Amino acid sequence: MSPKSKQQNELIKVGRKHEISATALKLFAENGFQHTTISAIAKEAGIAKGLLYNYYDSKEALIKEIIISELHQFTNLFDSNNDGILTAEEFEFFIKNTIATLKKNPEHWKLYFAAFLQKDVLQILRHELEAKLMPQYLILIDYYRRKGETNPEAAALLLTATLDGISLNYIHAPDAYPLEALGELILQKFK
Amino acid sequence: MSPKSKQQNELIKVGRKHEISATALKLFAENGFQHTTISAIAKEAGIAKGLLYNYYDSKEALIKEIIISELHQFTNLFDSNNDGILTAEEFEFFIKNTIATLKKNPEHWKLYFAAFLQKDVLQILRHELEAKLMPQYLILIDYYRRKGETNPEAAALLLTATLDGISLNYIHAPDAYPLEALGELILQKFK
Amino acid sequence: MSPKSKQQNELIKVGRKHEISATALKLFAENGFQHTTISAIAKEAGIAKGLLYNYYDSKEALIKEIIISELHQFTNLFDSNNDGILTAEEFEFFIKNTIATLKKNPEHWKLYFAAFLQKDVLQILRHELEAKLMPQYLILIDYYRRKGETNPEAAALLLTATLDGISLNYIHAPDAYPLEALGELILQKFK
Amino acid sequence: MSPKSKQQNELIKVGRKHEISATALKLFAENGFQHTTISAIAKEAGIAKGLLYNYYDSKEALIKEIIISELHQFTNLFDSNNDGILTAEEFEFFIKNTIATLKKNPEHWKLYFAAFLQKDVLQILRHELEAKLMPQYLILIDYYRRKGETNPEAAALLLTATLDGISLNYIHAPDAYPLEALGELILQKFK
DNA sequence: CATGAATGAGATTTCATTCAT
DNA sequence: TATGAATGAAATCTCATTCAT
Repeated sequence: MSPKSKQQNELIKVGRKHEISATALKLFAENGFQHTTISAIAKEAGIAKGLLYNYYDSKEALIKEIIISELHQFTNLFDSNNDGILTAEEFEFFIKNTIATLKKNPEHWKLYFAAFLQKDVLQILRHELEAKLMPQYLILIDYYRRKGETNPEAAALLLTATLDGISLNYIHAPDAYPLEALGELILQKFK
Repeated sequence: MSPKSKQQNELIKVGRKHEISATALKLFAENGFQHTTISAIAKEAGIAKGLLYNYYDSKEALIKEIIISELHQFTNLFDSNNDGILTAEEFEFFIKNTIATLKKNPEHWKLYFAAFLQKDVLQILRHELEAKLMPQYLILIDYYRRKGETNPEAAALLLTATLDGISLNYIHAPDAYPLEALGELILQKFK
Repeated sequence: MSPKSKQQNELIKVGRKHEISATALKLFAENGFQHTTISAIAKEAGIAKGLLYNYYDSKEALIKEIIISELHQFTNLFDSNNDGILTAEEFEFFIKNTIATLKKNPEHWKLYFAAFLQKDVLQILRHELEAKLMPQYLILIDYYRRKGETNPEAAALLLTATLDGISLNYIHAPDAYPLEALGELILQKFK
Repeated sequence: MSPKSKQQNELIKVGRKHEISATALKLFAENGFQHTTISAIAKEAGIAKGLLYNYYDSKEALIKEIIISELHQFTNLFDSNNDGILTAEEFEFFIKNTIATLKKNPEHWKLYFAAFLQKDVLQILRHELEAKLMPQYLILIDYYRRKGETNPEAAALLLTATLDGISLNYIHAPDAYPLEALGELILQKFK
């Protein structure tokens, strides 16, 4: 008799939205952005096409929201509450942790990288990303300075680039890639 | 008024084909795969749409040929005297040349990386890619083995990953990125 | 906590219905039929979409009811004492009242004219319209016959057409249009 | 062997465009804007839907271009090359000519009126329309001034409105409407 | 009576590809 | 070889209407 309560509706909406984005994410990872249609997403999510537009204004908006939300999660990985001084021990932990994270969900990382190459998406998040990553970067520079590196900035950038490159290569052929061995080697060369 | 000779026609054909791929590359880099239409490529190249199909069987084929050709240019940098043995000198030359190539046309590389993340594109290129890169990979492994590395395979992969990572980072902010300094550092750590 | 009486419910219903039609009228006038959605009407009226369908069977029905009701208001202006005989005094009153009505809400009339040009809307209203307007048309003819006009039918049609034309012109530029002066002139020429 | 010449293509294009707009015009008149779909226009014109978009950017653009082009034709009816003095004889000719024009193509006039009620379309042509109609209006005012009317501006506006109103009424029921009789009456009352 | 999430038919639009010339 | 009008399949998007609650 009576309509659904506001809380009920809110629950439904949040659930649906998450359902849609999860489905879309899955299909993007499976088939790529280009070949993932709204129809396919709706079908896979078990809803009518039209409903999707109750939650996202357009396909473009859907893709962007998903990527942005993924990148948000990504940037949160780098939130640290340490004292600003990186010890050799912490360095080792950082590297191993990065590798473990990578191993846990390669598909997500593929999306991150795809996102990095989407000009407009990146634009939106650039400031946020920089704000998140800058402290880490500064700590790394300090680490290398204390170690007596001639060009600590370059050293920090090199480590970052190496980790990016490993990630990129790993997500392409997760099964065959010797992540751990590379982790060891990084510690040898970069610690 | 005499008909063009076969050689002349061949020349025109090769030139035309290059013109098309260069135009396509430019537009892909500017607007992304998705938003670059065959019409736009033909218009920008100053030819009719139909003619494009005399040179490339499909849009897919066009994209793939461009990427392969990019890759070709890159792989040719390696092991300049082709004797299968990489000397320290050649190694240095390879690194420096890679960096110079990167600097010369970041847009090309952006395309390359974007393609790398397009599942289907990669799938078809994988064999070709492997065939191209494998010899060089083997040469690198051999290089590190001769240098006495414990895990020469990992060392080769790490170098590759680092170069990829640098490329990826560089194409995002070409102006501020200290490519040369990183090149020096690579030589220090990886030669 | 006692349930609402039948009369109360009836009052709410009538009020609600009027609220909806007023809102719809406003939005139709602002954005045109085509670009006014049921959702927008419901939102603007502060009710749920579903409730609107308790009052009107369809969007078409809503539009038609609005137009008919507009027309109703208009036709009631005519032949104020309903005796079937139009006096010169009543004629003057009719003209002045028409002009006053026009001035009061140009948007209503814009809708009315727009509707007039929508084939299907008109089709359905034609009978109803004729039934409403015919008596008044006959009264006008009678008026002109008594005045000794050679072609009283044409005279009646001409007056009708003139009033329509004035309305049409007025709603386009209400501010600059000398409605009153035209009213005077009509009385001079048509009374 | 050789492609179509530029002139040939130009001919095809102009012909097609005219074909499309004529078909659209016909269907608009038959079914109204609202109920005329791009599919229906394409089908009736015997072409693929897609082709329509080679000639018009969108349905909206198609509709507007047609209306604007119709209105252009309409404004051209009012191009006069007379001496600025309207004689009683010329007045009579003007009225009769207007009525004859109306009779020749009621469907077009219906579109004109529909156009007048499309806010944005009118906006585009307002200046042009005013420029075309103003001279006529001034000549009419002068005509009534010379005749000793107290308010010649109002008299001119009233005539204009009356003609508009007649047109509006006529296009609704062309068969039964006594156009000629009304023409005579106008001459009686307005000359 | 009241809600608004959900439907689904149908509209518009895009664009790689073909083909008559 | 070269053209670009034309195709048509498939995509995105809209919105009046329904219905479980």
